[in-house]
Amino acid sequence: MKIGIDAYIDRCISIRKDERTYFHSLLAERKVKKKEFLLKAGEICDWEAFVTEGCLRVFYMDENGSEVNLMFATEDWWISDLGSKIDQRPAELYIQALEDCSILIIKNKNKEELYARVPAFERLFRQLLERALSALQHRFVTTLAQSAEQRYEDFLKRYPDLPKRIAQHHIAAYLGITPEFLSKIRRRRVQG
Amino acid sequence: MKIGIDAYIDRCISIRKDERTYFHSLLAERKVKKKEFLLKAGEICDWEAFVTEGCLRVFYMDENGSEVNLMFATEDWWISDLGSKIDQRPAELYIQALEDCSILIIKNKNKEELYARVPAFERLFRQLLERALSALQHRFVTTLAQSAEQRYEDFLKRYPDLPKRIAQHHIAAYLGITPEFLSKIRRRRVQG
DNA sequence: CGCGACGTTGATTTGCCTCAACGATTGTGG
DNA sequence: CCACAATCGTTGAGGCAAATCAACGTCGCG
Repeated sequence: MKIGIDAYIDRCISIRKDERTYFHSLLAERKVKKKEFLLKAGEICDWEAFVTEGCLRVFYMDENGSEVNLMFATEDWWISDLGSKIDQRPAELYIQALEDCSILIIKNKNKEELYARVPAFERLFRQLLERALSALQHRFVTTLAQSAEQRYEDFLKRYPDLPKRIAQHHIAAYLGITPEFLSKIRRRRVQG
Repeated sequence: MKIGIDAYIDRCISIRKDERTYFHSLLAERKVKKKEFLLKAGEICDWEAFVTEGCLRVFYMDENGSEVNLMFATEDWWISDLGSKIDQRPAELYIQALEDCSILIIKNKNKEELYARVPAFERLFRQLLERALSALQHRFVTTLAQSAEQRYEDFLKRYPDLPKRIAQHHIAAYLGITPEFLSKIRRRRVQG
């Protein structure tokens, strides 16, 4: 049997049939209904998840209750709270479904075992992390250097399909601005 | 021979003596004078460097010439432009010495060979990347959620020794604010 | 010694936020 | 299937955090 995640794996590394079977045995499928939380701040996160269907958001909430969206995860994205996962301390992030989702969950313990038994996966995730870090570095410096309007333009260019799936105010929380201000940016764009 | 980087390695993985010797053979020592650039935007970055002495900054410069400091790297930090390194495209970051520095450079080709011959290093860097990504995620969301004054407090708490080594205006560029505004924050702090 | 880089201060401006109000859309229970 | 509530996007008035611009004293370095 070949499932959705295999195409993703094959793009990066090559593994034997028995290794793939073993890998599959470590994954647990799970459905997440729209608005349901996969993780809440304060919980311990002992897993990572691969999105096969749907869309989730990873966000931070400050003491006043205002939210910042760290990322949107659609098909083929991995999600977790890394800080919580690494040191087994309370999560500082929330993960919530924006649509009905299908995900594959791998527990820490199984992932460690996977690394030991099939070292190619250590390579896969090392490369994944390099790209994720590089992308976040880019986002960080441009967020500090550019205006909200420029950031919105960049967002549309980089993720042209997301606005169809995601509410406006979530995009605002991704850009680090209020929904009201995003609305005003959008008006300026169409008018001139 | 045991050099500075070994203590760092030993904290994460255990390797044999011959593996350590081999690892050393892949490193090239280099001195970087204060204000000298190790990398400029537009160049191709085909290496990573480990700081054994001194302090450098990694920064982004936008089209208007204003700078954002992505990180300060002191003893035991790794630095590179990951985006450029991964895809061999022009760097978008600058790396510049803030003090006279000693660094150890490992070229991409050698690093790939190292991963193949001593898989423990792939584990080392995978873990390093996980921590770096988690830390930057934290910094990103708190930067968007908090005021400049709160960010400055957090910076002082997390890096109490850095202000002694680094000019004020570089800290401002790290926080994403102007030197003038950091000066005003500091006045408010001491006065009340 | 003299110059340039640095930190500070003040006046003014601006990008974005807050709060409040309003239609439009969505969703939901009866 | 409808009625109503809740959520969402928009608009405007006013406010605040931080930027900009300009001026000045100090320090370190050539």
